[in-house]
Amino acid sequence: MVLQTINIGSRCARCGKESMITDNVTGERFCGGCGYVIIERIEESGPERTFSKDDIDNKSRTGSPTSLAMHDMGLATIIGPANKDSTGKPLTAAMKSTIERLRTWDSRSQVHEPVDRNFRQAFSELDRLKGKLALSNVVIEKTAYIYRKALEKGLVRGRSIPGVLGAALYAACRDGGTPRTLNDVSSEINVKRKDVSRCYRLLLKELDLKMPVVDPIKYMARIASKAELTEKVKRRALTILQDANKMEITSGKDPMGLAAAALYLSCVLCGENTTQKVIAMAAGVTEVTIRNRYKGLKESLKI
DNA sequence: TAAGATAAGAGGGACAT
DNA sequence: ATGTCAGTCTTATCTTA
Repeated sequence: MVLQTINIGSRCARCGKESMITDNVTGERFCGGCGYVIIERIEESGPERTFSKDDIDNKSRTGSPTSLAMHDMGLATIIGPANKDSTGKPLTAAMKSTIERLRTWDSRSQVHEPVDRNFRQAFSELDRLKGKLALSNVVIEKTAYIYRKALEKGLVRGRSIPGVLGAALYAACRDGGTPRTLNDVSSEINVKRKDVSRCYRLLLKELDLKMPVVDPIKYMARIASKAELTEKVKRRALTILQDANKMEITSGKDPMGLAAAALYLSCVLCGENTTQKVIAMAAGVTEVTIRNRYKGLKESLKI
């Protein structure tokens, strides 16, 4: 799934935050702060806006879908976002405004109300998490996107909101290469890791998301700074990980464990006196895991 | 005290039934 | 849909240097 957002930062009509997001697939606009969904595409810009030709032509402002041919995975709103008729011709101005009124009604109809409430709850929690986990806006927006899709598919029903939200957040982190573990997320929202994990897998399956495997190197800096390791050790560990990657002994292993073991091995090679325990604590894995990976690395790399 | 070894148990993926 | 199996990680405990 393509998570492409543009025109971030315009003001939400409901909560006032500058966090409107455009979904390039469906062309919908919604608020990353409170979840408010807007289907209009011109009026939303605020009362001070004038309708010059530039504004209408400027695709980056109106959030025109980049690919109308892209299938929507059954998630499109009842009234589609493209201002074109069935033959692909643009609608007349009169028709356009009519359709847009209908879309507005569509988004306000009763069907959306519980969804709406769910959103507010989820997004206020998300706002709290943002600060706690030091997350970027991009990650938050992706989370909002994923969560909204999950909600539309009815995946939240029967599951806890924080659980699914946490899963969406974790997915967003994975997707954006932000090194946050399932443990980080689950401990912050007070949901068992197991549950978040289950929701996460569900999201991957149901929303057809493709997540890259986290590069252990991403975790290295974090562990190294927590355990106060030297620059030299870090560099050495980096080459170890790269070599390990080439030998294909990294698949299926916990990236965090691998990164921790590489750092430990590097410490030993560099003659630094760092215990397994310190690194294990910093990495959030057990000493045993480090030992196992450490052994594997040593054998495979003939050190 | 740090590191290594061993064992039991949980959770999930692959695969067959 | 359900059960089994191999592999991974965690926790706990004991031994070794």
